Amino acid sequence: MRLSRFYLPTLKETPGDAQIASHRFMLRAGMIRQQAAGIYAWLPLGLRVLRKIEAIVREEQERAGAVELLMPTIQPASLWQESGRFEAYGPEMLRIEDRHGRDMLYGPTNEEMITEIVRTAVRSYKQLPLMLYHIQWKFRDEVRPRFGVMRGREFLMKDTYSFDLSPEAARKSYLKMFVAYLRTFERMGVRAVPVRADPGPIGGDLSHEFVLLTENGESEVFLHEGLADLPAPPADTDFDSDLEPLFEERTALYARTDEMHDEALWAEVPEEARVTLRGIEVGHIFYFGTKYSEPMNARVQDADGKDTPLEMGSYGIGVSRLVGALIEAHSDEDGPRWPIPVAPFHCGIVNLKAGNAETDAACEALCAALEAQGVEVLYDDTGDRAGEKFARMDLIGLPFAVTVGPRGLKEGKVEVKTRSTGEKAEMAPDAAAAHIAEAVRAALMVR
RNA sequence: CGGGGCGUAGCGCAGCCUGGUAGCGCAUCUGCUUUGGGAGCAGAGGGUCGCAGGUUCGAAUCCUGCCGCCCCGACCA
Repeated sequence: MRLSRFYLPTLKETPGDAQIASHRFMLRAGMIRQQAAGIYAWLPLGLRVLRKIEAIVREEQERAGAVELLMPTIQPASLWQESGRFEAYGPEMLRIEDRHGRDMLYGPTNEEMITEIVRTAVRSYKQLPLMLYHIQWKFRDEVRPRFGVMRGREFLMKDTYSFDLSPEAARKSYLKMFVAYLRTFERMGVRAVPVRADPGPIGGDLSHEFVLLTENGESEVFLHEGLADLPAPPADTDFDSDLEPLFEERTALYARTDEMHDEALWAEVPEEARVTLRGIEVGHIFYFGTKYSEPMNARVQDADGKDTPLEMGSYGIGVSRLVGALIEAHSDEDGPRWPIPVAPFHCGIVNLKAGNAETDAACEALCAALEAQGVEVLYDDTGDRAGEKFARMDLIGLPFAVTVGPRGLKEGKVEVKTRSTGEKAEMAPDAAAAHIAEAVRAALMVR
């Protein structure tokens, strides 16, 4: 992609209402534009990151056996009246009236709708287990939206719903999602730690938040440091195998956010292993049994021919929130430092003298070589000044930037800058292309 | 929802207290000079001063109401 044909409205100065790093950079790098409090338009650069995150989430959901569908953003109130939540939800739910005076709402979540969808078609235990997910925009009329896309009112979310015959089977579904989540975040270049969350009215141990550990997250996290060092389960993990040992391993050590923090249990953690830091919740999974299937009459017949309400769980990932959260986890004073799997482009090319026959030719050859090897390139072919181009590259945070100028070309060299380390190296264009292509290939390999 | 603050050019801000021709920096456009980390000089364009009332000869400025946005707290994916 040529920058001259792309739409990248960057800002030199920070808009006044952006406080935290991710929000500032997203505005300055031309990723988003605010349209109202907590409501953002996604500009091309931001959208590319959003799509990358979505794709990883989708792949790992499929791997775990979930099947994608798509439910609407607008829902009829009648569904929510069945579950009793239309009255219970409060002002966070955006209520709408259509032209016929019917009560509608912009969905803050989809439990009711998915239950309605499943109850008419799923009549037998033989159709279970079932996991359905979708990635859709949601709206919660937060009293106080803040931190850009991290706490917006409109947000993109992946939510999965599991349906099983028994609590034991539902636990298996829960564990599948648990493993899928560990893998999902790891693939984005971050480690999200599962922490014990409020299980709600059902009780038990089946509710976890996945928290991305950052400098200045929204909540305080207390954990046994051994937990942060555990790598994600590998790609060849068999989701139909017994996942209990894996689950035990990941939940044995203490991990709580401030709201669930238990001083007595915390005291049992060896002092040298206690770590307290901040975190951003990027995923939440929980088992809620028959909370919706009961009132909404979603039942199947079991092997004995007995009508049984479905055992359900739901599993969310804040897709749009992750864009901001990933920046919080990976950035420096100049801008984000995108991990390769979620970077809007893998590599930038800076033509220091656009219009010059040699540099133009070298840049175009480099572009072609990289793109032929599957590297996504943003080629800065503009006539802007060098300093401006460098600053812009840093601001948009592409993992690699290749600088091509007449001076270097005389020596047959270009400069490759690795954004994550700040390291710069001079090499021949061919070598640069090979080096970057290899790094990208390695980073995108799913393990 | 409690407390605080802000709305003036695309962005960042000054002007308001003490009413009198709407300003600065960045960005944009033109020309010249520059060109390896957000250039220099000269010139130009761009504004319902959030909206509506009121006071006044005269309102960005004073008064009232409304709207929007931000920050702290409570709440939340």
